This record gives sequence, C-alpha cells and structure tokens, in this order.
Amino acid sequence: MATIYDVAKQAGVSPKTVSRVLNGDGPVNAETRQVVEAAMAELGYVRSNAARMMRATRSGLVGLVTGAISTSIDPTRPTGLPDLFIVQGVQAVLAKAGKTLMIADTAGRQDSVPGLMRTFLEHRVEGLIYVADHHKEIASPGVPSQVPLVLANCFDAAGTPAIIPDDRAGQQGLTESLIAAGHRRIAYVTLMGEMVATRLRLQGYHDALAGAGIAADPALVAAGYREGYAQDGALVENAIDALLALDRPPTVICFGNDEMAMRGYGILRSRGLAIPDDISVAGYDDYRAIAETLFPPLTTVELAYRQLGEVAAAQLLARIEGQSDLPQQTLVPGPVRWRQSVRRLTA
Amino acid sequence: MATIYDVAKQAGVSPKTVSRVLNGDGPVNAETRQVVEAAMAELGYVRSNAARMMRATRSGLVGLVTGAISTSIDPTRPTGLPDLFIVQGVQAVLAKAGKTLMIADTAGRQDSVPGLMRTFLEHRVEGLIYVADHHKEIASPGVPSQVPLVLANCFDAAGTPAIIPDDRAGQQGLTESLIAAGHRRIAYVTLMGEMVATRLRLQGYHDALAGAGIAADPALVAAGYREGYAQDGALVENAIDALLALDRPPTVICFGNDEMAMRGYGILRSRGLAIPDDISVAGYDDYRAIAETLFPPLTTVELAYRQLGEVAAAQLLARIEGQSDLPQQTLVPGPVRWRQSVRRLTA
DNA sequence: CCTTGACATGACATCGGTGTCATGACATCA
DNA sequence: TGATGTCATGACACCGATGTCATGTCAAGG
Repeated sequence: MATIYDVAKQAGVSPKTVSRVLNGDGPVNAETRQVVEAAMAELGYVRSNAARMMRATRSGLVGLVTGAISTSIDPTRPTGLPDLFIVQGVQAVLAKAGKTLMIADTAGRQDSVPGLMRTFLEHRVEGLIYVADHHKEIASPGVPSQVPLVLANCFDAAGTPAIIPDDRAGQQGLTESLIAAGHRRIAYVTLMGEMVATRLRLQGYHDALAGAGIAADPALVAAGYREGYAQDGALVENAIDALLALDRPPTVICFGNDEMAMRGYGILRSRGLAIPDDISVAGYDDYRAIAETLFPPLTTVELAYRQLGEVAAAQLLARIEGQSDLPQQTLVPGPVRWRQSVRRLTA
Repeated sequence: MATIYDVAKQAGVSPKTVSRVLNGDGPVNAETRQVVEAAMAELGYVRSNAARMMRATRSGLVGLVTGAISTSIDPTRPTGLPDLFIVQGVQAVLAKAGKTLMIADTAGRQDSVPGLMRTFLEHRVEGLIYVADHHKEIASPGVPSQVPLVLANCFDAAGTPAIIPDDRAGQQGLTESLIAAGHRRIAYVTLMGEMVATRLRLQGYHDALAGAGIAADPALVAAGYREGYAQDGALVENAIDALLALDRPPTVICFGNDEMAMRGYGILRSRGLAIPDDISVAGYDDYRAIAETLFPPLTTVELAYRQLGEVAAAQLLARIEGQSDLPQQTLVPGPVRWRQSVRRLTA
C-alpha cells in the first residue's frame, strides 16, 4: 500500500507538503496541490490511521460491547433483537459527533467482556458503552477509571453511570390509560419474576390502581413465565384460563411483552373471545413487527430503546468532554402506544 | 497513558525486554518477567494498537458495512432486524479466526458507503463485507481491488463474490412439502413484485407445481404489497377475500413473509376460519419471534441468515488467505420449518 | 583451558504520518 | 532602501512498538 513518501516522490515534493494537502492546514500552492492530488489518485493512496494515531491525542473511536447481536443464541429468548435499536441510537449520535464506532459482541459469553474491553483500550477508544439485552443488573466491567464508561439498559453495584428504561412509569402509564378508558378489572400476566422489569412494572401497575382508588386483586396477577424455563405456552394458557374462570373476569389483560400478547390473541380466540369486543389486550415493548402487524394492532408501551441509545451516547460524549456532574442513573420514559386491541368501555 | 518506555523504566529494563514479555517471543528470565509484569500492572499499561500496527503487515481487522442496524428507519419496513443474524454469523466466524470486526452503519443513506469504506481502509482492514437488509442488487461499492470484498444478501453487476439466499429452492421446497401433505390448491400472496426474492420464489413455486404435474392457476397468485407502498393491510385483506371467493378456494395460503402470515391469521379468523382446520397457512423467513409464538406456530421457510453470514465470513477469510478460485455466487439454502399451521390432508 | 552455543538483554533503526522550526522568495511598509 | 511579514516548502524529530543485530554471561564439550 502506498505511503505518503511514495506520493511525495511521485509528485516531486516533500512528505510534509503531501500532509498539508491531506489535512488542509498550512498553505499550499494551488498548482502543487493539483500535482499532489493527481499523485494520490494515481497511487490509490489511503492514509494510515495507525501512523496518524501515533501523534494524535484523540482516536475518535468509541467502543461498544453488546450481547445484543448474539443474544438470540440464548434458547430461553429465541426471539427479537429490538435491543439493537439501542445500538442504532448510539450510532446515530456518535456519527453526528464525528466518532467512529467499534462494535464487539460477547457471543453470549459474559467472560469475553474483559478481552473485548482490552482490545478497545488497545485501540485507544475515548469511551466505552456496554449494552445489555434487557434491563438487568450486571457485574461491573473492569475498566480503567480514566476511560469514560456508560451502561445502557443495565446497571451495576459500583454506580457506573447507567441509562435504563423507566419500567415503573411505563406500566403505570399504560394502566392509567386503561383506567381512563373505563377498565376496572385489569389483569397482568408477568414475565419472569426475578427480572428487574417485572418488579418495576408490577409496582407501576399497583401505583396506578392505588392512584385511582381501585383495590388490587391478587387473582388478577399471574405468571406467564416460569423461572429458569423458556416461554411456556402451557403456562400462558393456564394463566388465561384461570383469569377467564374468575367470578369477575378481567375486561383487559396486560401481558409482560408483545410476544406473549400475540400468543394471547391466539389462545383467547381459541376460547371463542373476540378482541377487543369480548376482551381487551395490551402488551409491552412496542415490538413493531408484532404490535403493528397483529390484527387488530396491539396497544402497548414503547420501550424507547433507540432514545435510550441516544441518551447513552450523548452522556458518554459529555463525559469524554470532561463533564463529571452527570447523573448516575437516567430513566428513559416509554410512552403508551394506543391501538385497537383495547376497547373503550362506556361507563 | 503509559507506554512501553514507562514500563521499561519502572522495571529497570530495556523497552525491548518489555516487548518480549508482552509477546512471548525471545527468551526472558523468569525473575525479569515478574518484575516487568508487576510494572505493567502497576502502571495499568495497555499496549497501543496504533504503534504495533506501524510495523505489522496484518491488521487483524475486518470491516463490515451494513444498513441493517438502521434499516428500520425506512418507514416502508418498520419491522424486524432479522438481517442482523447475518452480522451475528460473520462475527462468530471471524472471532474464531482471531479477527476483530469493525461495524459501520449506513444510517439508511447509501451515499455514506464510500466514506465508511474509506475509514475502514485507513484502518487497513484485511477484508470487507457488505451486508444488505434484503436480497437485492446493489451498485458496486468502489473499493480498491487488492482488498478482498464479499457481498452478503446482495449482488452487483461487477461480479463481486456474493452470498445470497436460495429463494427459488426455498419456496420450491415449501411448495413440495405442501403437495406431499396432500394440498393441491396452493395460493401464494407475494411481496412486492420488483423484489428479487419475489421473482425467485414465484419461480420456485411454479417449479414445484410443474414437478408434481399440477397446473398453475393464475387466480391463486395475488400481490400482498403494492409497489412503492408500505405493507397495505387492505391489500392483504382483498387478496385473501378474493382467494376465499374462488369456486375452488385454496386449501393453503403461502404468504411472502411471516409478518404477512401473522396478519393473515387475524384476517382469516375474522372470516370465521380456523387455522389449520379450515385453512392452512405458511410464511417465509422463519422470523422466530413470530413463527414460534403464533398460535398455532407457523410453518415457514428459514431464511438462513446466520449461516449466510458464516459462509460470507468464511469466504472472505479464504480470499484474505489468497484463494482466488472461489465461486462468484454462493446460494445458501433455507430449510422448510414444519409447524402446526398446515394441516396434512388425507388423500 | 579454550571454543562453541544457548541464554538474556540492550542499542538502534524503522514503520507512516505530523508538529516544530528553518529557509528562501516576494510583497509591503516606514 | 532596508526592515518586516506572508507565502510556500522542506528538514528533522517524534509518536510507541518491534525486527535486526550486537553484546555479555555462563555452561557444556573437546
């Protein structure tokens, strides 16, 4: 591959002049510039990033570590990649700031994180982002403290700056919307109980009920996932049947995510119920491939992953610029997406 | 950040000895090694990739350009990111080969490709992969011919090595399976007509019919998308109603993808038809978030994107190693995923 | 006892750019 | 007319690692 010296020789000037043409700093005679540019074109010159990095203080690189790309290997969650919207948001903000993004994937093995982080440090990244596939607590990635690090969709015990979805407010908002639409018997079929999101959303659900003066009925809350197991079709069916068998059955069922809601559509219909005429359904995530395509389209709560990525990147940039008075935890709200799967009850 | 000289001074040895400890080449006294390692740990030394690249012939980097991450910005395709499985497959193979993957995203704008390619070349990547979001023809990315380039999920007129899904064989295999299950009236609701996949799959559909001696009935083929428009709910409904109104209606409807099939579920049920008892349904893509979660689970054809990525990476590695007798076009087959949405008809 | 070779280590040049400083040719100004 | 400033360009050192070659020490072999 051609070097700046080759170009210089070809053009009959010094390497430094070629450098000036490349970077547009010092003055260069218009004629000389043309000769140099012709030489570069002829030799197919591309400048070496390695060499210029030797002198530069800043690399212009940001590293992102994620399990998102390969999460789907995990058999307990064979499904979506919506968490990649986080990467998308990060990418957009960083590109605008002129940074180049390096992405590495854990390939599902958490123990590969240190090695990946190290590779990034060898490339002298200016900052690091760790993206989790769902809202959870993680072990703190061991990174020298002088390199800014931001966690997206997760948090650690060490207090590393974290950007996470506001699951509590999300489910509260949805529940309040349902109440405003006239619903009083609101069922909730949860994700796995040990998940952070489950705890927070359940809290939001209860907060909304309490705020409206509606007594919480434990019989209306059921588990759609069993700990340690993959999504269990039978469990969702059982949960739904139990809800339908209640003396005062729910008028609406909220599911822990859109996939479960999709499954719910099929199960409810096989029980002879029309959606939303006989029973209303809501999901969570705004997994648009499902929510918008289902018939009828699904009312759900947007998991604002793209925005989450944008916020994470913006905070990282701020930290790179030296700001230190940034919040340790940032909640990203998720708006309710109202569609036709919920019927408005006339009071 | 500490350099190899800092470590050398701290340990009281020459930089070269530190280098030897780092790389484990030349012999180093066990005691000396310990002292050096202690110094490295104390200073938090991380070697500079830029500096070592100066001397190295090989960068160990591979660049991947994709619109996959941001494709969803495109309002006409608001849905999935299953094409990211390609990235996943690439990543897995490259990681095994000890290469580091750099990913750049077009952010939806095709004109950003040259700039991204250039950035990669500045990093002296050993090879490049271009990933498209769906099977299509693209304008040839202008890349110096000495850098190996492989196209994944797309092809160009210049004959750049391309890895693409075998859409024809996929739909043919599905159709043959349906015929084997006793179906004779097989409908096909297509994606947009100008898509490469649509043409190939339609061909596979006809090949299968011809192979079984079944006359093709043009009335059984309908368009589910209109050119230039997003997925049009009304169009799918009209297509289905037209099929159901035929004198000899189909016993099974194949949809152009799983999302359309999901929509089909809702529409068919709203017409009072049970799946698969009254009518069978098949999709395409094996978009598992949908296919496995639908009730009943959807028979479909796997778009072996992960494998496609693996093949692309493997071919790129071979080209990097200097092999040149590799095929210009490689078809990746997609197996039929048989689930409960298709009823076996007793003859 | 001297030669030979393995071991352990260091001096130095080099990779490809860029920052600093120097130089020569003119133009401008007092 | 001489002093000063600007333009255009080049010489040289330097960034941080590593390849090459040289050097010194010590043990084995003749």
